[in-house]
Order: sequence, then structure tokens, then C-alpha cells
Amino acid sequence: MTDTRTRTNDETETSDERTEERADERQRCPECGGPLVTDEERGERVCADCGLVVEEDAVDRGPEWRAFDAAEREQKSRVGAPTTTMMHDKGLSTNIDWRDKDAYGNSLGSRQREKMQRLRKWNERFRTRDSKERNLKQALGEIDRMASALGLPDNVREMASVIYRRALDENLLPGRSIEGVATGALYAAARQARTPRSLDELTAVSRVEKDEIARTYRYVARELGLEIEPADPKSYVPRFASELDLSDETERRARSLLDSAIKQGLHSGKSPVGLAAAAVYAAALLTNEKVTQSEVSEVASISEVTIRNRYHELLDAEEGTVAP
DNA sequence: ATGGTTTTTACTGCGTC
DNA sequence: GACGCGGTAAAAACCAT
Repeated sequence: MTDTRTRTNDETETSDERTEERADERQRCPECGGPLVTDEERGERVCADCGLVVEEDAVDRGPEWRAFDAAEREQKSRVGAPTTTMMHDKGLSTNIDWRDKDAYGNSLGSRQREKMQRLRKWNERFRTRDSKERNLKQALGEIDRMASALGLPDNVREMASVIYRRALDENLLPGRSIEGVATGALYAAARQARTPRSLDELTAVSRVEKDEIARTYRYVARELGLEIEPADPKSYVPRFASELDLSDETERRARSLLDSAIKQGLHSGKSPVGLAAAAVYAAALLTNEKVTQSEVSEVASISEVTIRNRYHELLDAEEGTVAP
């Protein structure tokens, strides 16, 4: 019998882990924005600044035993490489050796050899059909990772996967990176789901540059004919408000501020995020809740200057609609 | 590529705690 | 004296052409 064995795949294994590690460093604590650290012992992701536990029950994929010398290791070790979700089949697919030898190193008879040829052929067929599948799986993994880093709900992830799948089917991938398209798909999905995240936020969790995300997104959106209206500034308000611990009242006023601004066409050409940030700031002023411009600019990733410019306009607009 | 618009950067002055 | 806020000028980024 030819030996069939599970793939160990050491190289891709370690490199995957490394990239995952790097991405993790970019994640921030949702509470205080501090860096996250991994507590291996407890299997938790913890904020280094405020101690908030972000993720519990992480699976330890290492061995469950301890070995003190090589012999013991040999004895206790039962399985191959740890599984990883970064591979579509978790690294567990079958590889058939190309040598026509059996498990003892003896050559095979001609009948056996033919049989092995057939097996190889079929196994290879399944695997190449999987190459698309594998590409997809990796992208979906990325999408999932970024979505959770951005606190996006499941339906957005699904929309993003659908978009990605379509892009894949229409052969939009060549010349573009998987990560780029994945990020672009997520960006599009978030906007379609009316829970938009700004390009800056996407850039923070993605492995690709902002430019590439924007470019890829535009391309994919155009090719797939995705209909995406410019983001509604109001859709950013709840998130900003809650990140700043503002009252519902303030949130409500921010919306109404934006409503009247939109009614006057004040918003066209301006960045929706800036508008939303300014509205939140202005509303907080109106309800006497203390928020500084820099705090708002922080959560909205918008410059203070922009907030200043916008919120004057917003207040003027509001007066204009109330008076006449 | 270009030009017009918006946003950002950097700096300054003012008032308050 | 640090902080929050406002304004300005110039640079950079963005977008349609």
C-alpha cells in the first residue's frame, strides 16, 4: 500500500500564525482603545489598559500533554499539525505520495501502479476544484476577522461573503489581492446594511492600504453593479454617541440636526462622517453634556477643524428651519 | 493630468480652571 | 501652565473631468 498521510504543512502553518499575530496587534479595546494582549493561560484576549476581557475561551491548539524529552514526545504525540481555520480543509486533506512505493518502500506491481494513478488523478481533481474554494475560505476568514474587529453583525458578514463570491465568480480577482477584495466587499456590505464603517476604520483592521481598499471597492462595486448610495450621516450617529457615552436625547438631537441640514442640501459634497461627528458634538453642546472636540474627532477619526467648520453650519441650518 | 472643492496639518491667540 | 476652543493659511487628499 502506498502511504497516504495527513499533510503537515509546516511552512504555511507558521506564516499564517505570524500574520494573524500581526493583525491582532492592531486590534484595540472597544472600551478604552488600549492594545489587546493574549492571556494564553486563561485563553482570553484582554485589554492591556483597562483589563476588559474581549474574547474568552480561545481554543488552545497545542498539545494537551507535556513531554520532557524526545522519547517521551515521540510516545505521546499522536497527531500531525494543529488544525487551522485558515485552510479551507483545516489542513486535514489527503495527499497521495507520487512515488510508486508502498509503505515499506517496495515498488508496486503494475496493477497497483495503475490504481494509484487513478486515485491521484481524482484526488487532484478534488483539490483543484478546491482551489477556488480555498481562496474563498481564506477571504471569508479575513472578512470574519475584520467584521468582528469592527463590531459588525453577522448579516453584514454574510452580505460581504456574497459580494466576495460574486466577485470570484465574475473573475474580478486577477490582479487584485484576496485581502483587498475581501476588505472592499466588507466595506460595501457595511454600507449596504446601513451600518457603515469609514474607510479609515477598515484600513485599521485590514492588511491592505487605504488606497487599495478604495480602488478595489470602487472596481468591484462598479463591475457588480452594486447600488450603494452615499452613506447617510445619521447612520454613524448611534455608534459615535454610544462610544462617547452620550444620552439618547443627545443622539436624537444630532439626528434632527442632520435632518434639517440635509433638507437644506447642506450635506452635498461633505464627508458624511464629518457631518455626523459635528452633529454629535453640536447636540452634546445643546444638551449640556460634556464632550470635547478632540474626543469626538478621536472616535470619528475626523479632524477637529472639520468638526468646527461643520457644526457651525449645522447650528445655523437648524435655526434657519425653526424660524421661518 | 487638471482644477475645484474639501479635509488636514500646523500654528496662534484667547479664556478658564 | 495645561486645556478647550476658535480662526487662519497652506498643504494634502479627493473627485469629476
